[in-house]
Amino acid sequence: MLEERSTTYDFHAIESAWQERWERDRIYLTRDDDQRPKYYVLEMFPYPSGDLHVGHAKNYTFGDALARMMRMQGYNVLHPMGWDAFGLPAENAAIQRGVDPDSWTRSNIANMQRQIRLMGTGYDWTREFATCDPAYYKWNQWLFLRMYEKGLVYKREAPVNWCPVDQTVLANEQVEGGVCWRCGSPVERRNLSQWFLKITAYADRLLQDLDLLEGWPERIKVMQRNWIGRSEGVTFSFDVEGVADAKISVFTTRIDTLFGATYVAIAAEHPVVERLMQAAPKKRGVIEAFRDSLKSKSELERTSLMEKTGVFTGTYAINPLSHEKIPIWVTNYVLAEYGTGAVMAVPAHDERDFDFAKKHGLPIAQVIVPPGVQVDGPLTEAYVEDGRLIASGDYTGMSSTRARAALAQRLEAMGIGKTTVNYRFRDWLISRQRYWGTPIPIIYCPKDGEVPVPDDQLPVFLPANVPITGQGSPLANDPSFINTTCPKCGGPARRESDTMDTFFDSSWYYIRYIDPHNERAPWDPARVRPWMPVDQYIGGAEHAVLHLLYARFFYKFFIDMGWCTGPPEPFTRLFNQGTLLYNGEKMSKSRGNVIGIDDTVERHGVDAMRLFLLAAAPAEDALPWTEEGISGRVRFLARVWRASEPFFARAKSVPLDRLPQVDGEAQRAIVRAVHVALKSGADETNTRRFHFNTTTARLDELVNLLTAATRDSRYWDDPAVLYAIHALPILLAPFAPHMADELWSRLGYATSVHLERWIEPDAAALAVAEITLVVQVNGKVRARIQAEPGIDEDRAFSLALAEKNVKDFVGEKSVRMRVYVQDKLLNLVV
RNA sequence: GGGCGCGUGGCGGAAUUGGUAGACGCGCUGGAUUUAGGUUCCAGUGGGGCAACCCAUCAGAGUUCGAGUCUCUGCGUGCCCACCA
Repeated sequence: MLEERSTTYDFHAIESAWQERWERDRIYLTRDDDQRPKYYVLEMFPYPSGDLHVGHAKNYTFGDALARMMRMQGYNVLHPMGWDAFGLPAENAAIQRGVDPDSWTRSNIANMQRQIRLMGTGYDWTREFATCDPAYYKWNQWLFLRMYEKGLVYKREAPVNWCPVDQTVLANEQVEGGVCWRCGSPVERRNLSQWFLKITAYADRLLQDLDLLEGWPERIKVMQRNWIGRSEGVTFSFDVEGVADAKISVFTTRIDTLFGATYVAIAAEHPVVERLMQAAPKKRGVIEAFRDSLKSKSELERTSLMEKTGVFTGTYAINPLSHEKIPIWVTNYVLAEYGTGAVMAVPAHDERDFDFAKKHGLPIAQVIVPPGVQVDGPLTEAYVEDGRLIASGDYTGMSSTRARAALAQRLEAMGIGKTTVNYRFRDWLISRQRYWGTPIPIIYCPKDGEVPVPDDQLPVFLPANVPITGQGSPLANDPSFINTTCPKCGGPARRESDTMDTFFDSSWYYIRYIDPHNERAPWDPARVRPWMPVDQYIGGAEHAVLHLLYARFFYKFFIDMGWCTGPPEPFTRLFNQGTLLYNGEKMSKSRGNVIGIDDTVERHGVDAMRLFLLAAAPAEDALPWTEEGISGRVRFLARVWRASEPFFARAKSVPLDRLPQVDGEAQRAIVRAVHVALKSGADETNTRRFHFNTTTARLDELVNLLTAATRDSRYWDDPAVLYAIHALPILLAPFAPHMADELWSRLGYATSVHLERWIEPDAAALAVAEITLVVQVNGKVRARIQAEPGIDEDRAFSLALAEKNVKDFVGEKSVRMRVYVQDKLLNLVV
């Protein structure tokens, strides 16, 4: 008997009504005094750049579904949101369009906040903050000063990365392939006096503690390891022939190749070059010309596609063990910033040295041979593996491993070398010659020098109404900001005009959410203790060596200060979102292929958008956006509505904490489908796999069953159907929260479905009356037999042999072996 | 060049511990309902064959009673680092 349906699912009305009601009833507020176990889930906070597109929606939807799922699993969930609000785009808008960075940022925040709410996300907005709030950046300054006191902040003149377009220096982590990470222009190298954070002091802990991070993608850990780039070796020095006061210190991981060193290569910027030119003045001209030719090239040109070139200095180093005289060359391929800026060049056993030696006619002396191999003529390429030493004086015959230990000891005993550890990464340069950031709280006094701003004078406010022209640092050009008095002597002094890298702001924001309104400290350790670390952090892989490394560094500092306690890592698990693709490319504003959230919600509704983003693929995978795909989810929601509708007017209480009394296989199948879906959601959550695409597939199966059943009004009082219809809003709650609450309320429940618990999957409901036993002959499926669960092997065997197809394939042959997997499979080997 | 992943229908994907390959959705085909359909519902949809069956998870080999899953080789593809001594 088919019934006319009277209403349709009006998602516009329903979605906005529920969002208002959740807001009014404050159902997503998180309290500290909650007895349930805590769960802190956090998405990397966004930069307020303007409009959100559905690519952003993918991230927030996933985090929201995960948070809702954990809440329904009985956790006290902390799920906050805020704004990484300092940064260049605001300032560029000021330069280009004359708008005030603060108002530009605030209006973007307002719009993005509206859009994030529009997605039906369940954040605790009472904890919201923006890093450009003085109430927040005051604590940036305070943390900076504590680091300053501990010697973790220092100012130093060094060759640094300068972006000529953004008119500021950059950290090494912000130079990607020789170009600026923001604007893509080639980065230049300049010698400037800048503020650094001593992240290298934490190198070993940052490296070692990666092993604790079992819940992090291996790929991210590998990237961090490579970035930190620890290598063990020996640092020793060469004497320079005839120049008693010039020693050239080199670092090598292959001291076993020492007897094969045929020249010394040094960076053009190396300070010893000046001394060498004095010793061999005839060479000054060519060396200076060479150095200048490098200076005029950008970092990009210097590091990529560049041939190895160099000039002989006219001076010689003395090999400390063989006492051989080897030429010293200035080259373009030795980096001034790594190691000592000079290397012992061993062409036979290093590819770069081999290339260089070939090109410049330098000798190639083989001193390592593969184990069990005799020297058989000159090398055609560098042999870089370990082996056995030859032509190495007392060390000939040793293995590389033994020789490394022996030579290190020898050089140490001679007082010219020692075992050292080198890191590839550098201290973190945090000065920025820009306006829209946290002012660095330092004052320069002609009498007292560098003076930190006292705590009681914090924050150093970022002044408003400063002209921003793109020419020079805006703060440096603002006399009312720059001119101040010395906190020590009271005399006239100048403020530091640089602001902090915004990655400083994002290195501790996850703690501030726990105690967001604290005016006396960045946070109260007692309040933070129960919440940290973040249980699940969610964000893109692009921050692998930026934010994620910096935040780990800060957290270790906090632990050392006693401000945080417990495990040494801030993010227990890390989930990398996959990108959203459109027309085969990553959806992004810069590519101009974005689909807006407002438009999508207007046309299809929030729940349909959310379901599509969750159902189409696992969250870590890249996902192509399709209009057809979202239409499919609109149809799904319409089916849910149609199946549930007959029950709205007939609301009756259905206990969900126990299974309904049902008979008949069709009824049991419906109850089973409910519990299969419940189990899928619970499993994905409990294993922290969060592949909700499989859970939504189970919901499709359930709704397909219900669609068929509820078309016939005779089933409207069926206990299995009633049970399923009442369980459905709970199943939908994490994924389609508006539909879920609307159904729940129409079924007669007064409180929000989002305050309900996920129903525990029930083994009895999941049990099947009959199993399908697969019968294989020699590993190929030949029959499927229906049998009672728990069937024993002998009985399965006799049933199998009764199957015609099995008989045909066994034939005259005898069964040599049987493999039986309980309730699943029987394999007969003949 | 080095490191780390990944290759399953027309498409997104499922198969969590080696045990029915292709769940679920999209698309497509046919049918029903409708004045109409860009609605809804039903059925079909990896390839071959009339059929019994055979073939099929990038290609090839191996381990195993049994391989999408484990091992090796090759190919393709993606990401990260790219002179780090």
